[in-house]
Amino acid sequence: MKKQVTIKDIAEKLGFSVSTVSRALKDHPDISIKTREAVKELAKLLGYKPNRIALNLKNSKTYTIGLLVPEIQHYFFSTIINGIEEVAYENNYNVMVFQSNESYMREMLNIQALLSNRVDGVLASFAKETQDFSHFQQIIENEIPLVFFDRINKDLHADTISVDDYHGAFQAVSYLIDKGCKRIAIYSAPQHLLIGQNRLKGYKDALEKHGIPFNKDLVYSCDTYQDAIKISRSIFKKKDFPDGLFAVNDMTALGAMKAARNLGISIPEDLKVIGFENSLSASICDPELTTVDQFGFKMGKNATNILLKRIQQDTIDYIPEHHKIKTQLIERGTC
Amino acid sequence: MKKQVTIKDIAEKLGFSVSTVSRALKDHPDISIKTREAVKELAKLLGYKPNRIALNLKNSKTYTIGLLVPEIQHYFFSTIINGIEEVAYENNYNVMVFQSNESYMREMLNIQALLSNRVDGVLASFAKETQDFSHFQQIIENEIPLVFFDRINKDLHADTISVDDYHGAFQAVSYLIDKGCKRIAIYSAPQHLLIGQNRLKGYKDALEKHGIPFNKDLVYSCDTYQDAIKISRSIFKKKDFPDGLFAVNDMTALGAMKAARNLGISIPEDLKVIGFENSLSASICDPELTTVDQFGFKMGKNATNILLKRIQQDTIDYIPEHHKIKTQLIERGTC
DNA sequence: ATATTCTTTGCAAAGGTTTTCGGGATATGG
DNA sequence: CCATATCCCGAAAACCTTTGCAAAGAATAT
Repeated sequence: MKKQVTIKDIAEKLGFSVSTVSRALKDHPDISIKTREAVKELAKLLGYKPNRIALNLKNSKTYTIGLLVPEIQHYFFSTIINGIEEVAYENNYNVMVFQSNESYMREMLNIQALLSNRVDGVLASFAKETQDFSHFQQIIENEIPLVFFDRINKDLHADTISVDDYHGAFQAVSYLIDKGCKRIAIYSAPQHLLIGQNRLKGYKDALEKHGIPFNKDLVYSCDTYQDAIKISRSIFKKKDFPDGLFAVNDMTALGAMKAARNLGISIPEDLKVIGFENSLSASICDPELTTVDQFGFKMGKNATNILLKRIQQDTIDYIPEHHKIKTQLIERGTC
Repeated sequence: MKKQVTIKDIAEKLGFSVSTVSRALKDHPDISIKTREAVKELAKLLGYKPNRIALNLKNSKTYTIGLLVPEIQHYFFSTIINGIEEVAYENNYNVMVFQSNESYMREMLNIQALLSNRVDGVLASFAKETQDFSHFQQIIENEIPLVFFDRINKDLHADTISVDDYHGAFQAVSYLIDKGCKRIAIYSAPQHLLIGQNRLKGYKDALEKHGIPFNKDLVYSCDTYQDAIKISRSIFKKKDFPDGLFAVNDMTALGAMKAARNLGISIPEDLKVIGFENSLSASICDPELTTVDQFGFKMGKNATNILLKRIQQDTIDYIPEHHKIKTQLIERGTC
């Protein structure tokens, strides 16, 4: 690797000391205009760029935030990353990405990497597998600000920002009921995730409010496209299949739609479907999917703003905030 | 920010010098077993983690690769990033992401950030706007290995890896012809991008091979969902609208399908459509989209492997390789 | 007892930058 | 001519780790 030009090179060529060059470069008043200009000119000529690593070491600050995400490829997460990168860019921060692939082991190793890279702060959304949080605790013990997004844990000293799952679910299910559904199924995330709990609660409360008894046989654990196709196929073959479906995310809803189509069930006549996410696919399919927008981009931006605030505060002595992003029902053709 | 425990702390507590501690930690044979164990024990107790930044400075090596991408959110790119992260993770490298948002200005600034962060290598896919490549030249002048993926430029001293656009286009258009299409439109990327050129060439050659005259009125510049809807609407309203469409990517194809559906044109009877990408949406829509798989994940992996090879070679003295990823036609319902 | 070798440890420099402290030179005021 | 202020600049420490070289002490050989 080629040696970069340093402040020392400039100093030697000009016969000044490194301190003078350093000061000249940053317009320190102690330096005479003549030398300042000379230094700057040579610096430009030589293509001098301050060595960020040296600065990092000196200031023990890296202007880098670590990002831990289950799967980059997932539309919702890539939207969030987009928002994160946006704010980071505006504030001259860099982002280092790690994906856990939903694996607890890998998540732990990722955190170690984050730590040894001395990132200034961490944005994290943990894996579905994760039940033990000591690795996140480690981040906190190192006094590195941590913000959870989407998949959150309020028991740690960390800010959180998540979708208002309860409200979104309540809204969605109420909408289905308004449209005349009597037997509404829910495809839900695992119950050890807050997402799963809150959505189920919203679902239940909406039913209750409208005087529909809760039926636990209509609750399915299912959160991927493939699963949705498989499960839906078996459900829709029954005589008394549901007339409404609230799905944990768009892909699941779309899987169900596909299964329904294959079985000759027409949407929205025989079955009304509502998703959660408002992904690109939701407006592409036919009929277009009614869904709940989660505003991933906004979540990414907000999360990063909170994190940067914490980094600037420079103290661990704060009370974590817990934000919720209001969802919005997008009415389209599946209801 | 809390002060991390350093080698010096351990040394002072134990009454050794820092050099001894350093050597003990890395099992240097010069150190007696007794002190080695003592050092290691205390290190563990104190939760010592080597300061990567100090190492970076000393070795002028960061174990970080810089990634420049137009849009993280785009499915194809997020697939590639997935592959990149995969290989980087396996090799203990970190990846720093930057997105240009298709802006030339931002791309330049991103490159500056990459440079000042002293990344060990760069993976890049440039913005559509980009016509001048001096900022990439700058990377090369700093003797930092550079690998272009997807959107490539063979004029620079950089390895490239891209989709075999020519072959994919040829294959796709031939397939349309086999299915009986006579008037095949192409929605193409801008012609200053190699992608645009190669696909158009594949399109032309396929026509020629089958004895169909090339008609430049069937070539449209269009590469987003919104554009596709707009352009398609005007095209499909004409009496002599095409009977086949080869689209630059899946979203464009899906936009066209949506427009066709609204105008009562049935697919694949009146119009056959083929996409390029094999995104998730392609298998969700109805009918399912026949498309050309680009194997983004594989591209990401390969690109990273090449880059790591260059980094390890530790010399700028190599002849750049130009790889092509073979595409695969995925037959589904739109043809 | 002296010379030699081996084992174990410490010193110091290097990597690039910032910053505190202080010093030399010039100018100003008396 | 002396004291003081002003203006420029340099030395050195600090951030943390690695490593070549030197040195101290012990053990062995002569």
